[in-house]
Amino acid sequence: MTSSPASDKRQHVVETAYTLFKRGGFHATGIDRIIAEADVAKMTMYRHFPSKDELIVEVLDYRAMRFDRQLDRLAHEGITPEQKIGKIFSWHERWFRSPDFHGCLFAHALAEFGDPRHPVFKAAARQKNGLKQRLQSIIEEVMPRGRAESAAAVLLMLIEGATLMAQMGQADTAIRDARKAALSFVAASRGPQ
Amino acid sequence: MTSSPASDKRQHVVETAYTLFKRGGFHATGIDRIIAEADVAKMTMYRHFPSKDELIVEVLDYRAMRFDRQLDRLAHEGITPEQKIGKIFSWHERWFRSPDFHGCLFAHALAEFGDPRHPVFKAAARQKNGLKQRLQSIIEEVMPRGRAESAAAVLLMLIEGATLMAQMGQADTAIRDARKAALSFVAASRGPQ
DNA sequence: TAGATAGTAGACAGACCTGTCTCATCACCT
DNA sequence: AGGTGATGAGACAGGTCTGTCTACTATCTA
Repeated sequence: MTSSPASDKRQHVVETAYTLFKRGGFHATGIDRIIAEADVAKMTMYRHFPSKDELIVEVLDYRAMRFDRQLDRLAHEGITPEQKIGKIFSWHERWFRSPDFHGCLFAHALAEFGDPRHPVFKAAARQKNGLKQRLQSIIEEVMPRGRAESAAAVLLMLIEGATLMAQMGQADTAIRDARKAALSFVAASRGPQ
Repeated sequence: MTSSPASDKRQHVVETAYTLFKRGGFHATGIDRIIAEADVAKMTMYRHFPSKDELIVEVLDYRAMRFDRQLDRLAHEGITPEQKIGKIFSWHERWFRSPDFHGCLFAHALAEFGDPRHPVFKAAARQKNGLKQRLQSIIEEVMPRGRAESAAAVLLMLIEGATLMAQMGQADTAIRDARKAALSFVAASRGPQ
């Protein structure tokens, strides 16, 4: 059973598609372009993915999984919630500065597939909700659940907003201001009342 | 010179295109669909707009202008900056609840036209930067310019983030949390240090 | 050795895309 | 009445899209 080389091609298509979708958007990136860039026959792609939409879902799930693993490792580090939040913002800072940063693929997916019943929309929403849940878990260590839920929403909004501003070329100020606001908001939610 | 009916057709195309782009995205919405829905001949559209891209820019500029007018009126109201911010969040709250809310068209434009040199990208970025500028003007009444710039960025990020969460069906909690965070952040930036 | 599995190359269908062109029509103004 | 300009209806070109099909090859396995 040559399961390894088989998965290799499949994975290679996913990763190539990721790069192209990120750069050019979902609708504007055609199948032909993907298979050409991945150097793979069309039938190879269609054997692994029944349709373009399902390839997109796969790409999103793959990226979500990678990010989730990072959050997993973070969760088990023996540092304070504030430090964890700080680390997440540092990740984003580095991401924003990377050579071909083009904004958040999940946000773009929500933009291009506006129907909430569409599988692509669902996959993107899944990631965002997952991140929110992670943030909530982190700050639940220092505040009650009710307040943590609201605070997590605020953190997520700051992150999403910063990502958008970064896409408009204001990465540095955006991440700095967002981090400051996030930490001061957590501090405020932590202490009183 | 029948300038009025001529502009009518043109404006009607812009507004129809707006509705369709909002609902279905830019690439996924074809010219044929737009002219069918607007009940207008194809040549009528192409006489007014040299290309689809320029129609998109026109749609964005039109919506940006409408929003800007609203902000203009707000600027001249004799209320506190905090009340102005509160009003802007109330507008968003109502918007999020409107029957066919599909997220921010400008953010979607940034997602679909990722090239910063593309006219559509520029038009969308223009609107976001304009809004940020407006927010900054509002809070400059109660804090020095330097701090106001950062605070305006934070407010914008919260608004953008809330819009994204609203698109995922969490409109109510998103706008509530964002407003609370925004006002508490302004309060913190206003007073000390 | 025979078969299963995965991949390659490319033609192909059918739909849709943007943008152009032609010709008829209609309203308005002089 | 005649001229002018905006519009309507639709054919058309040339390209691109997704997804299917066939025929061929390589590799691993029973």
